[in-house]
Amino acid sequence: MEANFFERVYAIARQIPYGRVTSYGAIAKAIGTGRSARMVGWAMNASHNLEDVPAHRVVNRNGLLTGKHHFDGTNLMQQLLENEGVEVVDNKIVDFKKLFWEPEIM
DNA sequence: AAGGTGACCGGCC
DNA sequence: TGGCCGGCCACCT
Repeated sequence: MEANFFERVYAIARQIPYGRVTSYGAIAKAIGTGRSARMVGWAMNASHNLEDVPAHRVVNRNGLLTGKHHFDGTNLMQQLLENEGVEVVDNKIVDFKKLFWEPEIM
């Protein structure tokens, strides 16, 4: 396994099913960093260059689109989620608890 | 080489 | 009920 911390985050993010979402903390836990969810967000920032990583499916534990500001427009992230069938209201995912998908630990 | 930052999380006041 | 604070680890300047 490559050691790159980013690669691990990308691997998890790419495993997120269509129409599903997960939280930074869950990914952090999956890769082993656990309490360092901040690193996940940081990694996602770099993932912006990659198209294989659906960063729009990753939100904070609140189900809030905190990272939407990092996308091109202002509502691009929300548009992408809605395009997948995820209902979003005021930058917040509806039924986040239901759509939440827990990544598998490798 | 050291310091600062960050798309977070959890606890405490 | 909501807001503030510290912790955590890797990347950047």
